[in-house]
Amino acid sequence: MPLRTDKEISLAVIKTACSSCNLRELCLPFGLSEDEMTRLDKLINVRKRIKRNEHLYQAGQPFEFIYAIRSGFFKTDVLLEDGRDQVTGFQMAGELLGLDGIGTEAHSCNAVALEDSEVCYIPFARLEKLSREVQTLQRHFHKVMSREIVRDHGVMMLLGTMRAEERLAAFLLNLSQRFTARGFSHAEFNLRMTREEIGSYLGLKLETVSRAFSHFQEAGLISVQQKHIHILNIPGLKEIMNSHQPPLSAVRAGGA
Amino acid sequence: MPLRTDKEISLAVIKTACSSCNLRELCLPFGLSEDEMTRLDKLINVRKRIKRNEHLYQAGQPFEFIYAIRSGFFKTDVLLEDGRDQVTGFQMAGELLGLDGIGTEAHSCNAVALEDSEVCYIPFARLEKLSREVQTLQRHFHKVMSREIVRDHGVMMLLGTMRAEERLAAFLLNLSQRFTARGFSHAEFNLRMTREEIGSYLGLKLETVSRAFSHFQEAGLISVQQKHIHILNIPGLKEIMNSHQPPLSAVRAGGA
DNA sequence: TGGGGGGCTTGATCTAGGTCAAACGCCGAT
DNA sequence: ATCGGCGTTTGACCTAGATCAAGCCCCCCA
Repeated sequence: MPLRTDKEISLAVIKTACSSCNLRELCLPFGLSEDEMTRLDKLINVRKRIKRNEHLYQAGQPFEFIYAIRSGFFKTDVLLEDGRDQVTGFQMAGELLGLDGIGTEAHSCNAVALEDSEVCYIPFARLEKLSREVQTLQRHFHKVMSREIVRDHGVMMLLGTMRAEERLAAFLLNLSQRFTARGFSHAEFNLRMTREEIGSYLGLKLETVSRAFSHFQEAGLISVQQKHIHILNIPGLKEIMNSHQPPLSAVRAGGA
Repeated sequence: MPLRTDKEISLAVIKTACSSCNLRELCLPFGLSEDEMTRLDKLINVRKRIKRNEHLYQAGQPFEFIYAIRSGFFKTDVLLEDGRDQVTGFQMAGELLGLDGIGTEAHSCNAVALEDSEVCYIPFARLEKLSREVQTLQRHFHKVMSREIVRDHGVMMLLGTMRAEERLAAFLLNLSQRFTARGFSHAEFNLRMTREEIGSYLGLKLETVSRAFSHFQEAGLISVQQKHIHILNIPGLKEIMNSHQPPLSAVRAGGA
């Protein structure tokens, strides 16, 4: 190793190391020993900054890496030829991107940064190799994939059975919970996405999202100032989320 | 090869063996060598018949196996406390069930047989062990999980952006394609599920499903006789599926 | 062989959310 | 500091699909 001039580089390496990353308990290294983590570190040679609105990958591109978000915020979406598109998820620090590409060896959706972000590139072939050698890593990786499936089932439930305000309440609670897990305020945060992107994710139009926000605010459940959200009443939101509103007629009939 | 007296036993073994299963090209053994397949066979000691309406597993049960469908037809669904439920998928021969359980080590949905079925029990811990030793198996298993994620994104797209008839067309085309892959007629088949189950999967009420079937029949795209479906015009269904109907006003305006 | 019941179809009506339109406000670029 | 434009809010109206209701069909079982 050369001298001096590499100070920068070794700092960069340390900075990249999983073992010193404050997301290690959320991210891929979860549950690994020091030694195992070092081996994982060795796979990850590339870390990049992705600017707001830049693509991390696009549908159709050959799959080679999965990506761990070190900082920032992404959305993934699927585009149909006819112009329809569906946001399939929002991802934040410590979460993995790119799992959709394994099956066909090409990405099946687009990943776009919603704010300036930083991403670790994990060469998938090498990750597979290491996870053949490190059982805890293998197990954890399988869990991550499985949880992604379960998460998607949750979204299907949301899209298939919930009303507009239930969906938005579920969305806010989910964000809040994920921010909390990262040590941020559970009650106050800035949305990184537009009303239209929220709507696409929730199967609603942006106007409906906006109206639901306004309604929550009138009800004192949250306060909204453009992208700034302050959650005032979590139990109230939970109630809305679970309020399987039966047809109104049932309420009318039951009212006697 | 043993002789005579083993004939019975080896027949039984052969019957269970992945290597002689006509689904091996669809199922987990895909791409394995003879030798590797034999090692996979050894994991799978249990094969059970599941009667129509019986549960293969239920949400909350501890996760231990993943299941390969040898024959038959299943649905998976998620139930909310408030009574809402969402069918998250229909599974047929050669497909795997139970991947939802890996993440939390407990199943997160229910799997119910929609007809008398036969299922191979694959102990997950042993599958992980083997896939640490057999790269092709590891790779294939990851692909299966990834494809499940991509499939779920497709359903999210369907639920989030498609109209009722587009959804049903997509559903029929998907079934047709999967039956074809299994050597059955792509044009004619019996639905194993009720209109209500289809509706739950597609985020529609059973009446809407029924009306859409009737409409497709009037349009000469299919013929329906209760559960018996005959697809008469696949391109026509594809057109409906992709017909991103813009608001009618746009059509009116464009008409000049 | 006839009765019962679940599943399906069809019609009439209602409504949540989509669509269209207008105006506002915030923010970044000049 | 001002301008322009995107993102958002809000209102008025419309429609796809839900809801409610009735009757039918088919299959299973006695």
